Amino acid sequence: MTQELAKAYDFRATEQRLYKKWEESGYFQPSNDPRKEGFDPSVKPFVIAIPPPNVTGELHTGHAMFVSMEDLMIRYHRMKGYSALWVPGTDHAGIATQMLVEKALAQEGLRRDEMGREEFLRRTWEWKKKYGQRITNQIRRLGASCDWTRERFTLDDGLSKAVREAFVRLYEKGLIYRGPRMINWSPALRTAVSDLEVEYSEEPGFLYFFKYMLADGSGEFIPVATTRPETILGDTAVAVHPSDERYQKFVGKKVLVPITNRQIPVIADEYVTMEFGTGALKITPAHDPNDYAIGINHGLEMINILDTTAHMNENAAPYTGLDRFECRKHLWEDMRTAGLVIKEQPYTLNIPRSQRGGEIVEPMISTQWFIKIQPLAEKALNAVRDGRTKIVPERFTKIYFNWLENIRDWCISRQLWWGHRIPVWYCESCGEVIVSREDPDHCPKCGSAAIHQEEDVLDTWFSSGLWPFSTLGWPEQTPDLGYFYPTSVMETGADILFFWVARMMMFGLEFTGQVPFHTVYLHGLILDKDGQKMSKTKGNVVDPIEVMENFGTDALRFTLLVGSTPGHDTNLDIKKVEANRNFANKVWNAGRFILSAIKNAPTEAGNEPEWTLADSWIWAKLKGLLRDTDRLFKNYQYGEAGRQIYEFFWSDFADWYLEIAKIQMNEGGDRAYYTAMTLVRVLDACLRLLHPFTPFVTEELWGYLKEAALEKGFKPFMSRHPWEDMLISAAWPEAGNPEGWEDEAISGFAIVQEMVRAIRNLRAEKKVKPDRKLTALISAGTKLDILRGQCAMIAALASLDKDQSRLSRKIKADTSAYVSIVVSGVEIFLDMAEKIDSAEDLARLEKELETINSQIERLEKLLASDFANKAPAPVVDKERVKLKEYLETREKLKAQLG
RNA sequence: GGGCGGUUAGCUCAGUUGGUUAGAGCGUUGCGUUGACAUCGCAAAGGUCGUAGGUUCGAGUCCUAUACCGCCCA
Repeated sequence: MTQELAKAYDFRATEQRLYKKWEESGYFQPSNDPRKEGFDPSVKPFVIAIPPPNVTGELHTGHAMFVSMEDLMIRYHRMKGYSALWVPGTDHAGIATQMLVEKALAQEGLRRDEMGREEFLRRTWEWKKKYGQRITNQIRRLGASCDWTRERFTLDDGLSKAVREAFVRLYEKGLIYRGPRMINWSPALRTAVSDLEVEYSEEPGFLYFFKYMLADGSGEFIPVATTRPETILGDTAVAVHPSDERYQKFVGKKVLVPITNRQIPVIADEYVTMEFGTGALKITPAHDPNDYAIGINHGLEMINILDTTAHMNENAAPYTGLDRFECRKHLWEDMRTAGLVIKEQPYTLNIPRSQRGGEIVEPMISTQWFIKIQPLAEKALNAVRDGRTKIVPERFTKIYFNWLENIRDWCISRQLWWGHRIPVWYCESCGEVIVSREDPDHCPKCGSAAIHQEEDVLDTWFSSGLWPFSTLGWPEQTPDLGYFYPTSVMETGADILFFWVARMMMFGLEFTGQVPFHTVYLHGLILDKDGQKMSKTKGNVVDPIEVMENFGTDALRFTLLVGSTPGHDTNLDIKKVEANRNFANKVWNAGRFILSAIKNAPTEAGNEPEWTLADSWIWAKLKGLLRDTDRLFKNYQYGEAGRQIYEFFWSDFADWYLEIAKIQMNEGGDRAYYTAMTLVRVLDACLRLLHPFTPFVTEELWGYLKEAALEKGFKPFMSRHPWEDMLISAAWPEAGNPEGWEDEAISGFAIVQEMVRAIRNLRAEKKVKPDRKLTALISAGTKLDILRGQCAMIAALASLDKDQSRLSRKIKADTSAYVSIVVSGVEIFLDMAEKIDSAEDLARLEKELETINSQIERLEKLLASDFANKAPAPVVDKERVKLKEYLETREKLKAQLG
């Protein structure tokens, strides 16, 4: 029994129900599963590891983008017959989560230092348990067909084991070391951060000029400029260019550090730019990366003047305890008093800020853990160079190379508590450093039980780097790992190419010997409708949940998928979402009509089918669409594929074929039967094509379609196959080869369309009431054979009086009282009282003739040129046919005018 | 300083082996509502494809230069 469908597609009543059904029926699990009986290793898998969102995060448009895109890929390949697996999971996001929990604790008046590591971690896990499902539920809401039975979390036992194994292996290979190096320090978070986590912003500031007095009491000085006066306290040299005549005489002498009067040397180094500032550079090796390099070269002392919160330490006496910016003010004033200040000059600074908190990051020397990255980077480079992994769009390949070729050692330790604690123990008795897969309880060297573990945890990206294989069970050789690894596509944002993709490549190759994925597909940022980055301060953030609530998930997905091209940023305009909600509704209503057509169709046909021009046309167009979308899908041109499907569905199928189907259904009998059959098969194919884009409306409608079709014995698009259980697992429609009749059907129908449009156009121009049927006399000329069977259709589509109208090769009746149009070489004479102003009609026809003439002129010129000799024959023929058509039309126009 | 992307209709954008007077959505204008859909239909207006050269029978598409906007790296 078919129930009455709602007049508009009701996504609210549909989405959650279908999602639940898909998941409960096991469709999200791979069709060929090494964990289950009957596993066939010869079936090709298609695997995506989800870019794990922050476990405590909330859905934003970036998530919506990658979920839509990956779900599209997964659903497409599932329908293509691959054993599709999308591994979901979340990331512990060390810094972000720790900040969040600390903030929440602060509300209770608690501080993590006071509660201690263990208690803090307990509270953080509690937090994770409470909010950890939020993001995954939001991802479900987007229709994500992930295999939730395989969901992972970067801090779960298996992945922690993987992290530990990876660390130990790298350490044993000598690729991990610990030592004091210049790193970026976040004073707010009190941890080291990697180079990638620092952003530079141009901000107004000052260049401060002051005197470095010679220590010999001569009263001479070297003028020096700095942007950061407080670092003067950590200066251990003044450097000048060796060939700078102004300062050569000072090289080798000593100068006095202002206020503290510490003596430091004047050195010569070619690094100094003579033209910048005063040409003399103060050197603070412990607080500037460039000065650090000079300090190493010259063996300078390194004086750290800051504590972990960027307050001045005891080395900065008498400013100890002051905040760095307070110190700057005080010191500068004291220097002014001491007569050491020359001037201040406005200057634009390049300020390093933490990507997280936004506070100014301090370059500092700190003892941290590093990965010697060169050997890993080499492997990652080679894998892309030799094509084992392909990056889409290709231009990112160069960016990837450039980064890896200039890579610096990766600081992997973080002074946080939430994360994978570094598996290193120190023996308090003999100083042995123990790196172990299992927690040790004594020193293996001296046997002492007085050992303690490293306090630091690992950078979150360390565990993310293992994600494509750790989620499949590595380091265990699990059946999943054996079958599903390497994964197929890594789909993610172009902005984390370095952070994540490059690191997965390095780790994948290092630990598994294989690339982690054969393709990297990068999408751009999601911006607001004006192309601005979304931000809370600007107030232009689009909340995907809200969008889904208002317009449905399919509308949001379709907007993101169709509105984007690989690697390019996408502007998300809510008006587009609205338009796509309308599309979902259009599909729904076309479906409603087709369901009623099926119901009204005869139960069986009496004879073999006699296809109409319209039947052949829509079928030919569909086959063309299938071929095009197939090509586009293979080239990752999903957006373009979606646009073409949209275009076909709305402009060809709904606007034309459905209207014609109404006429053909009214004929009854076999005509109605075969029309219904065509409707079923074209709709079926469209729903299959659309399913990866808009899974909900297509699944829902397809269920009704299948039910109705089965009642009448109609087969699906690929008639040899039976109807599948659900659309999600249905076969992808294949185009098949052209059979030779297609082009003719398309060009023939194009004439009909042009005629109908011309008549409608004229009616609109003449303001003929829509319900008034006009009589048309049509001289079809050479098109008679094509048009012979199409009269009823043209009449219906153009509101003609079917009984009075006539079609022949050449109309013999007197047409002088008719309004005429010529299109595609076909003359149409319309009987309308509006022909009161024959001058107006004459003008219209003359204008028409004029354009035709210019076309003919253009084509004749073209065909007389080298074009005819050098262009490929089919291209030339196409133009010849056009010319012939125009000539025909011109003859008729001339006859009418003359 | 180096690299990348963009510049196409009023707005936001498509246009991937170069094929011959450029497409969509939104917006605008006119007409239209008794059965698929007003979340709609029909019709229309609207573009020298940033600029200047070049290659080619043919350039929005390829090459060179240049302007402006944006991003990445240093």
